[in-house]
Amino acid sequence: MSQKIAQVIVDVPTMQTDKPFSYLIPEELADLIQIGMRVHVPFGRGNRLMQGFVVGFGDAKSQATAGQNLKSIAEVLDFDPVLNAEQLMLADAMRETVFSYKISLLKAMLPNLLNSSYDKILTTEDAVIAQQYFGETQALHFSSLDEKEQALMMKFHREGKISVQYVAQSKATIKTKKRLTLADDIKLDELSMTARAKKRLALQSFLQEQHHAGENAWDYTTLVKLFSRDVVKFFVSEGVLSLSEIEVSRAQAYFDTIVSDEHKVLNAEQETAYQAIIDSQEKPFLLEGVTGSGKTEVYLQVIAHAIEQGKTAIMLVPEISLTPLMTNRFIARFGEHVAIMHSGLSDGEKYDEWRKIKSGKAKVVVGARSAIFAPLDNIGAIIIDEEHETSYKQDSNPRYHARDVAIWRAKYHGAALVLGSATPSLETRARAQQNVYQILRLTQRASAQAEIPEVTILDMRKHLNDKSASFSESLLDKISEKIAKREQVVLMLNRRGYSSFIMCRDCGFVPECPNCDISLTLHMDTKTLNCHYCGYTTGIPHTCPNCQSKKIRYYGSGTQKVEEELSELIPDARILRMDVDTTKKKGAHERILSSFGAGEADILLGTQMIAKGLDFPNVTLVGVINADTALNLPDFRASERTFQLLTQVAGRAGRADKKGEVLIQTFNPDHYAIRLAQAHDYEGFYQLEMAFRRKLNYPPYFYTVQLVMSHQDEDEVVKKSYEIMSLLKANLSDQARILGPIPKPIARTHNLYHYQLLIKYRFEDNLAQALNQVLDLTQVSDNKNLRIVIDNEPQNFM
DNA sequence: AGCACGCCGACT
DNA sequence: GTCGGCGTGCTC
Repeated sequence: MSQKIAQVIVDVPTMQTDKPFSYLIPEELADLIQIGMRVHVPFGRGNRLMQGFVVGFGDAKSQATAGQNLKSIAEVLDFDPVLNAEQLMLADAMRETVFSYKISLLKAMLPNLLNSSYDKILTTEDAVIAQQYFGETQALHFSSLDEKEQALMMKFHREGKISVQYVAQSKATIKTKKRLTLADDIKLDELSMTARAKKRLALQSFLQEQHHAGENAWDYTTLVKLFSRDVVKFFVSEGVLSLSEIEVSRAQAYFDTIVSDEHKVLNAEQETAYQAIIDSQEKPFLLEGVTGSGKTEVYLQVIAHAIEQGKTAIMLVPEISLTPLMTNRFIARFGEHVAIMHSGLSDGEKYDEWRKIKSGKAKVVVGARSAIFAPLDNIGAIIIDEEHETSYKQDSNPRYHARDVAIWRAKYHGAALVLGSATPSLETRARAQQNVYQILRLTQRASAQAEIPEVTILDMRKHLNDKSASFSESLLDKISEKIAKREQVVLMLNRRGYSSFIMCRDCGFVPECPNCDISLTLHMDTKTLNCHYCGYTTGIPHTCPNCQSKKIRYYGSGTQKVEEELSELIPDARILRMDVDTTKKKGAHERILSSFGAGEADILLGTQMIAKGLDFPNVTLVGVINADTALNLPDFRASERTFQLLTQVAGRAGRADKKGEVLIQTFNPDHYAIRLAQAHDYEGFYQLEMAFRRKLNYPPYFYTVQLVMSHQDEDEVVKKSYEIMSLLKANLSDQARILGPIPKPIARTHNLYHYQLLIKYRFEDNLAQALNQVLDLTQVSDNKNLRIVIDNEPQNFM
């Protein structure tokens, strides 16, 4: 008789184990086991228990397993599959483009709590050891021991003095609360108590009163607090009340305070966009709308339409935009059909939101990147707001881009996909040009009075201020003027590119790489300027190559320093600082914003995070302290990022009836990214930047793949990097360009040296195969300590 | 990853 | 001679 076997992907992320393993299904589990469930299986020589996912079935007669001694599944962890057929197919599809192990992809789709934790339980027959190390207890948990004890126990184990039992435990728990229901109201009235039992009598009359008012169930903890545990227990033991546990969701508090909200009337442009989106799901839409043009209202109505059709929807927003202000709009419109996936939630809360989605209770999922995996059925709409944000690409394994997953899922479900932005990524905008996406435009601000703010560029070379390195006189005067009028100011400090480049203070010249048109990065350790793309290296000049001035400065400045400077220059200004340091604590972000909104400060000083979606009617001045820093990063997207950021922050000024002003301080007043942001000219920027990308063979004209090699020994990693480059060259066509190998901007971390290669290509049939060969290299014993990361379409080069 | 097997140096 | 160091290879 042939027994059924299961194909299991085990929780060991390595190349050699990246395939299904076959396990016998014990008789008693045969009926309940399904594809997509989690199991515990014995793995390896030690038969240690390991979590795995069932991805298929087969039978023991098949060729692959014939004559093998198969092990059996130890335990099934789920009553229902945690992964559905769509997710398993999606994982297969993602493996083609995301160079990651299948187990990592599957785990990325589930809340953390569904990953088992592993431990070993030690027991002993040896009386001496028992007395000395075990004390009162029968068994020890290996993980609770310190390193020395662990080593000692392993020694005892080798000597056969203690036995080891492997355990794997699912961490998922369902939060419950105790509830009391009235079991017998006649008994309640007849309950006999002496007059001395005051508390019992009090509870009796309380219950009678409530019962007459129509109440039949009470929260256990509340009653215990009101009376006492013993009194409540007495009623339970008498059979008057019965105790039960009901499930509660950990993340429901936010529904209490929200006032519900109705559709707003769409203007003509919004209406056209909305109709186009609900009419056809043939291709994705790019919704290009200026700040304040009412993209969100279009999203809300598209989602409402999907729900009316009995479908569901996913709304992705960047992590930093996922504020209560933002999510409340969705809750106000869709009530408790909304699930919020937020990094601020605890693992338990995330698990509860996931279960709410899985059970079908949630129809709309609002969340950051990973919410794209939400296990919704029958999706009618997927929306990605601020589509250009790089945070949609995960920068650790598995390195997937939420936009790509969205495209796949929208196709699978026949759902409408909307990519929205005021400043679309060049990749997306170019696809719209190619008619892969359909472009929809919103050109007017939704509220008629809100005018587009006037943007002034301050040339810092002419506005050098003796009193301050960060502020020009013009900006300081403007700030004082606004404060005097009791209006508010937002100041943005661009912290990207901290201290990593040099610039001439007289002419604004920044040295660039002769091969790559990218600014050189300052390396203080080697006293050189390096190009992070092609590896070009030169010394630090003592005089400016452009104007021969000696005023060469190293650049970089922190918010804290700027805040100190500002409070010295304008002593009576009340300043709120918002950056990574002041927003570390949970809720700090909201606290700062609501305090500023309440007028408790005159100036909000912050980093990039203040550029996103704030809407304060009293803000009439936005100042950008250093527009340049991001421009000088060794990244071909530097101009694009700068343009996007400036456009976004400029949108923060003058959101209501007061006209807004924007002041941008820069040493590169003629740079096109700054000029075109000033003119609010996205299309102009797109055309110009595309020309550069074409000339230099960068995306969207070329695709990119980055390889990062890491090793403890620098000579070794250089040697291996060149070997890998030759391997790639041999396998790819002449059209592919390979840049590098060069050291990463941060060349050594965790005691490892990192080198990178960048492949630019248009059509390479052999690319995947060549990259797999590179991965195979890590399996050769000679390369034991070499780590290789393959990043398809990298977004960041730091 | 993590465990067993196995082949070499420093101790009884 | 043997204990235990960690390099090598495998896990249904």
